[in-house]
Amino acid sequence: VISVAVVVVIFTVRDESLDVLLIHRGAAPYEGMLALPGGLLLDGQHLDDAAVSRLQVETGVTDVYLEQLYTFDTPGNLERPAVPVTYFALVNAASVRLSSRSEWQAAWFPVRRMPELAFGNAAVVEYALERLQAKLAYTNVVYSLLPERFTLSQLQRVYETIVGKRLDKRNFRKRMLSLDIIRETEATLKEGAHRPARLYEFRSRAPERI
Amino acid sequence: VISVAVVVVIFTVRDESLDVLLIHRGAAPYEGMLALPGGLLLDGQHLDDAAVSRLQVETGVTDVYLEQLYTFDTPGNLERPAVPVTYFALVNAASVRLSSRSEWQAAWFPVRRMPELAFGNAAVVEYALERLQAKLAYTNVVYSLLPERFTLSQLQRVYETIVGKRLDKRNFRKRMLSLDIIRETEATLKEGAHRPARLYEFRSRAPERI
DNA sequence: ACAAAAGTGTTGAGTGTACACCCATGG
DNA sequence: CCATGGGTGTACACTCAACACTTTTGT
Repeated sequence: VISVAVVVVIFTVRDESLDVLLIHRGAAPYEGMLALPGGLLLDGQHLDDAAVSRLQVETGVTDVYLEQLYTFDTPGNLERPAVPVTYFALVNAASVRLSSRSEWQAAWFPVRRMPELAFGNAAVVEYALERLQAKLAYTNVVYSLLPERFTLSQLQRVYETIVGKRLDKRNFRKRMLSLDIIRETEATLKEGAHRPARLYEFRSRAPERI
Repeated sequence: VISVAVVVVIFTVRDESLDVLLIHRGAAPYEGMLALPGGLLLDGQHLDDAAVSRLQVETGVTDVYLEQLYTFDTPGNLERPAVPVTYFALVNAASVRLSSRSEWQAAWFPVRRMPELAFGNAAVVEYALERLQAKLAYTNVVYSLLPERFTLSQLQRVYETIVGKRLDKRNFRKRMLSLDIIRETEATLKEGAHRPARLYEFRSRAPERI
C-alpha cells in the first residue's frame, strides 16, 4: 500500500523579494538538504486539515490563503513510498514566527534563486509559482500578504514582486477597482507616510470556495 | 496509514448528449449503487499509469485526453480509508468497447441527469464538468472526441453539447481558427454528406504538458 | 421542391494598454 | 528645495457578441 504525504509551498513577500519557506532535513533520505515542509498523512486526518496544521506548525500563522496545488506522481522516498499532495499558501512575513527552536531550521529563500531541493521538490515550487501568478489576475489571493488596510501602492508593490516586473500605476488601479475584489474605505486617510493616502481593503479576506 | 485511490471521470459525447461512464457496485460498501470507476493505487504504481490503465480496462481506449482533476478530502470507504485522486478523460464513443462481460456493468449516463452516486462521487462529476467547460475555451481537449478529420460543424456540435447551449456559427469559426489549435487540411473535401465541406484537423492530438 | 448542412462580413460595445504630469509632505 | 510617493485621464488597438442570407446536395 502507498500512503499519502502532504507538502506545503509557503510564500511570503519581504522587501521586494518573493520567498519560499524551506527546512533543513535532519535525517535520511536527503539528510542535510533543503526541502519543502511536509509529512505523512495520519490515520483519520483530513488532507486540508493536515495542510493547515503543517502551516501552523512552521509559521504559527492561520487563516491565510491556502489552496491545493497538485498531486504529484513521484513517490519521494523510495523505501517508504508516499504520494505527495501539494498545497500552496501565502503568509504575511510580519505575522510569522518561525519555530526557530525546531531541529529542522526553517528559513526563507528567494524563489528566483532556489537552491537544489530534496525529493524533486523544485518542480513543485515552479508549478506553485506559475499557479500563483495566474491566480493573481482574477482572484484575491494576496489578501493574506497585506495588512487589513493598505494603499494601492502597497498592493502594487506586492503584485510587482510576484510577477517579477513593473506595472503601470494608472492601469493597475483601474484594473483593481474594476475587478471588484477591493473597496475604498470610507474617507479614511493615513498618517506617518509621505502624504495622506486613501486606504483600501479586500471585500473578502477568505479564499473563494473551490 | 491512509492509502490512495484513483478515480476516473470518463466523458463522451453521443448524439447530442454529454455522458459519463458509471459502474454498478457489486460489493459493499454501497453495494448495488452507481459509482465512478476507480480502485486502490498499488505498490510501486504511478498515479498517471493507474489512471491510464483504469481507463483502458473500462473502455479499451488509450491515447486520449486525460488530466488530473483534484484530490478530494473524503476518504470514501470508512473502514479502509483512501484518499481519492481524481482524473477526467474524454473518449470517442465510437472507439469504445465497454467490457460488457465484467461484473460491474459499466454504462453511459447523461451528465445533466446524474443518478445518485456512491462515495459522494456527485461532487467529483460536477467539478469535472466545470473544469472541462473552462478548458474548452482555450485548449484542444476535445481532440479525442472527434475523428482525425472533421468539419467545423461537427466540432461545433461537440462544443455545444458540452457547454449545453447553442453557439453562433460565424463567431465560433472565427474563434477556432484564431485560437490556432486547428488547421485546414489542404484542399480536402468530403463526400457522403449533404454537400462538400472543408475538413480540419487539430495541430496536435496530445494533451499539452502540465 | 424542399429540408439539411456549409459557408460567409460588418458593426458596436467594451476591455486592455500605452503614456506624462502635478501635488503634498518630510527631511 | 528637493526627493519620495500619491494621485489622475485620454487615445488607440483589439476582442467579443450580435446579426441573416446564399449555396449545394440528397430525398
